[in-house]
Amino acid sequence: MNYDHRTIEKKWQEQWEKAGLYHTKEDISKPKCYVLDMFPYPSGEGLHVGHPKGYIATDVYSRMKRLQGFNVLHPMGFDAFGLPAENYALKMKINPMVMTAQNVARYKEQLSILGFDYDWSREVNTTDPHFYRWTQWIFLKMFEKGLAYESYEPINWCPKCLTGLANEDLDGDRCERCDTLIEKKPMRQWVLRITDYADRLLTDLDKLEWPASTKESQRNWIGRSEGAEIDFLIKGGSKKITVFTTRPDTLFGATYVVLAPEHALVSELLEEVSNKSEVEAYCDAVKIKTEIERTAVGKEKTGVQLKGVIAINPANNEELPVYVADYVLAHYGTGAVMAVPAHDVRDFTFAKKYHLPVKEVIIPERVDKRNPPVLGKKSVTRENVHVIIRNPRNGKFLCLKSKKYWWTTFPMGGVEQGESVLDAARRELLEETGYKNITNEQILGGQVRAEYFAAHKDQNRVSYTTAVYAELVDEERSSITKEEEENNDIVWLDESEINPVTMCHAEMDIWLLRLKEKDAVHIDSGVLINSGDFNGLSNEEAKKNITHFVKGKWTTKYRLEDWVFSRQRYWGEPIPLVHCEKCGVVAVPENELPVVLPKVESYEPTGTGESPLANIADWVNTTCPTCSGPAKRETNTMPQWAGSSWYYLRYMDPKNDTALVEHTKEQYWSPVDMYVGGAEHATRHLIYARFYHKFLYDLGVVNYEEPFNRLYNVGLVMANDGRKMSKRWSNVINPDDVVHQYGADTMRMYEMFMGPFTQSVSWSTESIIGPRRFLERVWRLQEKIVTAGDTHDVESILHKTIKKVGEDIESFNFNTAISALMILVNEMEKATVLLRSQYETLLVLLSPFAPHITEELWHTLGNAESINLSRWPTYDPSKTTAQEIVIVVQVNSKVRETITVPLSASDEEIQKLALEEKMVVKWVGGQEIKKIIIVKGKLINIVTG
RNA sequence: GCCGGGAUGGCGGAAUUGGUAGACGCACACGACUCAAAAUCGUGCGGAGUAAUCCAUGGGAGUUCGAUUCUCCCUCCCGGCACCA
Repeated sequence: MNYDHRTIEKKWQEQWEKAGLYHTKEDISKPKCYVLDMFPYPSGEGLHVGHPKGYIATDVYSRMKRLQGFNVLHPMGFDAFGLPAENYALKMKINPMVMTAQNVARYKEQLSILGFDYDWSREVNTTDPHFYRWTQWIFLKMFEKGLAYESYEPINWCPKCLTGLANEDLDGDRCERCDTLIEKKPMRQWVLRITDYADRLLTDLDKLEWPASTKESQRNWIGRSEGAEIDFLIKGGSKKITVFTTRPDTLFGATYVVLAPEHALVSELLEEVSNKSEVEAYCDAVKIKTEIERTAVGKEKTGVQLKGVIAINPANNEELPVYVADYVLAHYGTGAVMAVPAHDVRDFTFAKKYHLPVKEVIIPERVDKRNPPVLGKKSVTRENVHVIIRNPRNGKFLCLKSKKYWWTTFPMGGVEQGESVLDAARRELLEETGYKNITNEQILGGQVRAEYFAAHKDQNRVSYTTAVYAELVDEERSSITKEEEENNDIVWLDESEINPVTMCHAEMDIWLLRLKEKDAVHIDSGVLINSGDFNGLSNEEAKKNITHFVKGKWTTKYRLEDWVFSRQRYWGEPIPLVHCEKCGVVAVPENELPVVLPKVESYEPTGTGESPLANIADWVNTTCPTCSGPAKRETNTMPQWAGSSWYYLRYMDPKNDTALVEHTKEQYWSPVDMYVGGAEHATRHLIYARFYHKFLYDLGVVNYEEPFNRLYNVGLVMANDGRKMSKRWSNVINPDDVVHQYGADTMRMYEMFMGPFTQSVSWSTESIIGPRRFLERVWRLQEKIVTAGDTHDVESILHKTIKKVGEDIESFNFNTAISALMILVNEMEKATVLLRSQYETLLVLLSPFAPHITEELWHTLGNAESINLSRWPTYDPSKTTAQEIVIVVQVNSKVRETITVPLSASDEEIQKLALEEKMVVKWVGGQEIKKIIIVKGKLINIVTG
């Protein structure tokens, strides 16, 4: 009989369904394994072959786990509230309730033909009132705890979708759904205080077995930084500007203060400034810019001084001008910064443009590694100058090569009392080299502190050195002293020779950097100067000390902002609150949940800041739960991400009418052991869900702090042409067609074999034939079974394969697991004897990937029970290594021969055998053997002289 | 700019406490079976060379008996963040 996938697959899918094979019950006698897919958002377009890839992986994983004796929970459901469905419904003029039901039915049909082991009795749907009752319940709990609050701050508004959006819903400065430019619009909205959890969301990432890239995305999104809040008093009044800075160590270098245009103080100070209309005009102009227009890197900086307003630097009482500039963001830190142009690139650019002073307070520090300070020697502090002279005609640099010592230096020396750095440079140049005429003199940044041992003076030096760069005009020289001549040779070195190896200056790397970029701003660590009592301190120490000195507050700030949670749209969970004139905002009592989304004729968004629900009088008008007076329902709805933030808990107890999830069930199943889905959810769904979970943990609803223990991101399946599969490019491959032509088992195997699971790969209509051929060979192999014989051929490879397939599925390396199965089948075909038990082992190993064909063959062999109820084979470690091993023989690290030796062969025996080999004799060629390296079980390398 | 990940035959990809580079599959070529084709089976398949052998894992250095694997520098690709003070 031939392999006919169509009858086989249909038959077994029906039988499994009938037998209730995948019904999961709590069973404390078994270890549990909760395997979860990110549930789909059913669109009108149906599935393409890329969508099931992750589902196949979890199916393979869960089937193996079940065979290994785990009580497996592998559920499926649908996420259907929100903008995508609603926009599509509007376009097609179908009510989203009707449309969602159709789409879900279509998805289930497409999923069912792939033979997944989902327990459909636990299906959830976020738009089902029985489900969203609990989505609303969680919101009420947050409201109760003060984590949900009403705000009127300007938010992201999409003028096409006519709704406010969260920061996470943007793609740059555009609506992620419709690509429309986002506006900032002040409006009433509900916001969740996710920032209260920022720190835990960040630190608990360490516990998770997640891809590095996903964790990194979350870290970036949360964006934690530590720093100080410092008050700058405004001269002649009681007002103050509180700035946030991560660099309080640079406080003495602050030369002006900047407020964001939206900062409350700007309007407060308006009456005191002499250029009121200029300031107002600037702030108005900023308002109409988008966030991206304002914040693009490299954008020309603009700003206006608040004339007449003076801030006092609390460190040294210096009087500083105050500016309004849109390079400072209102929503980060305190919306105000102290500007330190010497140590911040942005402040530097601004200072240059508006001619503000630059004051250096941190200088780099170097210890000469080749010439380190010697313990116990006298230490002398000096101010130095290094003179870097370039000859523009040949690009060479003037250097001194010591006749007595090993070193090469630039002309250099001390700066004398009252002498300027430039004068010192000219003097040293003349004294040491005699060169007279230089031009374009330039000081290369600020000083550098260095410590070294000056052998010629037998003392340790701490030097503060400035580099002066200049170009040589001509060769005119005066004579130099005999002493100087005896000390050094004058040499001209090529640019490539001016490096930290040739030159002995410890500051060399810094000079090179500054030669390349003469305007470089020193933003790195170093030692304090010009900072009063703090001079000489390392900047890391100074951070805390200076903060303390000016009575600043050490704090932590986050890039993450609170979650804008309301949408002015129809298709979402109604927010379960009412507005009462007397009592204000009142929660709907828990026993009145759910607040059901009413069926309506028209659900077009209004654009007024109210949702379409506002127009449904008999729904909106209600009574106040507290005073029974007239009240109106909250008409904003929840965002798409509300239901998906906790749905995984509901699978544990999907029908519970009295609790979100029963305690014992939650304790048994939590956390999700394996979670699989798209990488695009790194900063939205996965942050929201972790936030919800932590909140529920604090509430005592769940017993574990993190929802998802292991996570894998499924790589995309691209079309043949390398583009994304889309109707737009008409390159979509439909899974139904593939299943019809090749069978579900072939499609499952192909998707797992295509390449590494997490990597994106192009679908190949050619390559899919490989897995199909493989299954046909497995099919034909049944004819080879004999009842007895020498099993020696297959036994070792079989045990190796058991080990490999188990380990590879566990680590999601499905492609190599399948490769191992293919190798096993190749060997079974070649072997003289194949026993039924061996063949059965192959079937069990293969069954997670190809459940239908293996079930059929399993029954053909006479087994009465499903292969799903059999046991995953165990391997005998002693059988995973062959009795004879191949040893590679190398001569001077080149492979010259291989020898086969018994596993038990000693090093001496291997060495003896190897040295007798013809090729070895040839390549050694009578040379002396210097050493012989033997790697156990792998190779021998004979090294000659 | 900062951070994370990556680059291996015609193609998808194997190979990690450093030890035969190219497993497995696709495509391709030749052969068997066939009147013929398909399917199937067998053989070959990184490059150069009749061969011995040499060269080859994005490029360049280094460590080592030995480097796809470790270190340094560079190029390109993908992802996150980005005027976040």
